[in-house]
Amino acid sequence: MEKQTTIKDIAIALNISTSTVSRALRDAPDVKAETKAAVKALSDKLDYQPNRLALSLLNRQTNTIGVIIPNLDYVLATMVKGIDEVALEAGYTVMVCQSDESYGREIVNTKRLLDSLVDGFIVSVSSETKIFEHIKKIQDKKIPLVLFDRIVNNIAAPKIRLDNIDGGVQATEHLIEQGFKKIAILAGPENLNISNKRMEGYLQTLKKHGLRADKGHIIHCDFNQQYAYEATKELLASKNRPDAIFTISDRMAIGAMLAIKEKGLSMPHDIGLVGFNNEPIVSLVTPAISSVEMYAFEIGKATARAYIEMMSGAAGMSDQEIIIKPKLFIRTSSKRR
Amino acid sequence: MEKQTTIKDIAIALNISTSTVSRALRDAPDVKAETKAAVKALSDKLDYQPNRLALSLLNRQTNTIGVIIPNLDYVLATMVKGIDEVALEAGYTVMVCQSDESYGREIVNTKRLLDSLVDGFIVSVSSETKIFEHIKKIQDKKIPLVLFDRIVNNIAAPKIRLDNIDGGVQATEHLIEQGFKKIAILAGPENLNISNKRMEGYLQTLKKHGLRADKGHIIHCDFNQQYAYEATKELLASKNRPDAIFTISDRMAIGAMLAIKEKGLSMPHDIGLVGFNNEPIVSLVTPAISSVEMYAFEIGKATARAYIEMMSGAAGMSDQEIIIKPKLFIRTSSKRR
DNA sequence: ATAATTTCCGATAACGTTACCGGTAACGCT
DNA sequence: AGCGTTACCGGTAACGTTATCGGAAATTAT
Repeated sequence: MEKQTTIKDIAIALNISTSTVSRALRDAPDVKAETKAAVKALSDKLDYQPNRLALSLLNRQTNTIGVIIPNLDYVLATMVKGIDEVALEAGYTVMVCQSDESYGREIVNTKRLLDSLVDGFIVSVSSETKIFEHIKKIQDKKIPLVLFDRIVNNIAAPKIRLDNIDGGVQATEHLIEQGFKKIAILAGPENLNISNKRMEGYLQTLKKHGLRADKGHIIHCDFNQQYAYEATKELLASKNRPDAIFTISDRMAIGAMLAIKEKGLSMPHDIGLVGFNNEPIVSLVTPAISSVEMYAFEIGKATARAYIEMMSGAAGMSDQEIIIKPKLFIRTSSKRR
Repeated sequence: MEKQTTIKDIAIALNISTSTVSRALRDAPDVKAETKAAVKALSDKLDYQPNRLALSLLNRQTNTIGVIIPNLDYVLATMVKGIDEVALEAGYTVMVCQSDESYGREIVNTKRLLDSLVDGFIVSVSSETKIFEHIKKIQDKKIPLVLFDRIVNNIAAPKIRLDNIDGGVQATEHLIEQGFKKIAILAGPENLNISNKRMEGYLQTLKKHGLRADKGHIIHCDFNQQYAYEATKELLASKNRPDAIFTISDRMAIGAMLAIKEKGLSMPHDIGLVGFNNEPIVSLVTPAISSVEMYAFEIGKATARAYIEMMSGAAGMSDQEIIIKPKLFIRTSSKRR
């Protein structure tokens, strides 16, 4: 860490004041062309870079966005990519912190980013988070906040998310249309908003078609493959065995698939399967699994755009909600007709 | 962005100087216990957080690490997770920038992070990068630098990487042992170090067993599924069709698999296949694909540890090279015996 | 009682930058 | 000649913090 060239170095070398150097570099009108030229020449030669820390301290803004996400799985990594792309373009730097689906680490991350490092937040809460004081604290400090994907309902902030209900509807409509009658759902943790909404779409659609969900066909399990595998094994062993399963993530769909195969059942003949996220993997397994595309990259970009708009002081942003429509991709695992 | 509580606010409220407040907060010995208590009580009440910008400006360090990676695919996301975990523990904040495999964006990212935002770099270069001036510039400024995974050979810095040659050896030995004779390789871009090393292991092993690689069996293609798919189609259509394929990434293995299936060939009977990375997906496709595990999480953690060690001024770090041993996981795609 | 030490605290400068105010010199105008 | 105007530049303060120095008051030692 060598000492950086500063404005002062240039000033001394040229025997002028730092004020003048500063003005010259910013092309202020009240500097002689000659002086400007000299300053610019020297600053190029010395490879002068303005010190962003000093600027940030002065302006009270860092041009840095704090992004807090639960993990870096396919969907979130894609969203982050979208955020990154738009933010970089607009001159912001992004700081990504993973909470690792842990409430405690989410708080630590928030604290860390809070102490004057970022001038705004983009947050997707962890599945473990049930208390939102740390998020509210951000707003108490009047720091801009945008929520995306895993949003929190009773917080007034711009929210960018998938139409999760519609995703549930599309998946369930499709399964019913294909002739499945006893459709189970593998949902996530009970407090996870996105999971509940997808389930809401599922329940709505069943009701619409005069079907009723068996209590034992609604399963909450942890958001991963292993739990889904075990839950499916139980489902398949139960008295009232479902003839289709809708999982609210593709990882869970994979888990379900493994359990189904192990049991020697065939898809879609014995049992139908629809996942969520449309990760590349689902079209590569056998049978290929139908899945709901959630346009993660688009959500990421929209999120960053909302953030930028908010920063530029656009009014009426606080309760704006941008909702992306999902789209079901139908594959072998659920296609009977 | 409300005005933060500062040390000055506390000083005025308590009618003491900022110096004393500063000392009290840091538990300096030369402050009356009484005063300390008062300061701490008030600082808690006002939710005082020291301004890291001011501190950084003063100490010339930000406790922030700039991480530059080519993308956020499974392997790199896992590595970043490892870096994150160790760095956070040690009190560092991590700034991740994706170059998106673009030389231009890598330079932009470097510049951005350089202007006093980070006090060190952890870099994995993009596959497009052939000129390393921007990396050397980091070192010219005497800023600590650690390279990982996709390292650059002629730069003196701590390097953490897989033993890529050994990975190539393990894969090739295995294929030969299983009776495959005409083993092709799908490598990455020609200037990509990790690709070349894996290929070197492949070539070494062929030679050791008295086999020769057909010129047409060494294919450089872009680091993704689609190219691998097309390259494999050509391979399979060629006069001297290989009886096994070793790909230097799992994405490429998947591409190869699709082409093989499309051609109606069976694995491992007609053709063997071994991938690299051991991503979860390879055990889920049919047939499950053998793959070389590279312990990405471990590499990430080791990288962060090397960084921390370097920052603490440990001598002789500049040319240290930490090499992680890979391990082949054998699955259906290559197991004939 | 005086000197010496300790205890506690405040003032100042510094990190790098810019906004603001003010000042000098040169020029043009009457 | 005297005035105002313009062009150009420097000084200072400020952002929030801490290190350093020095000094007053209180305590201890002689």
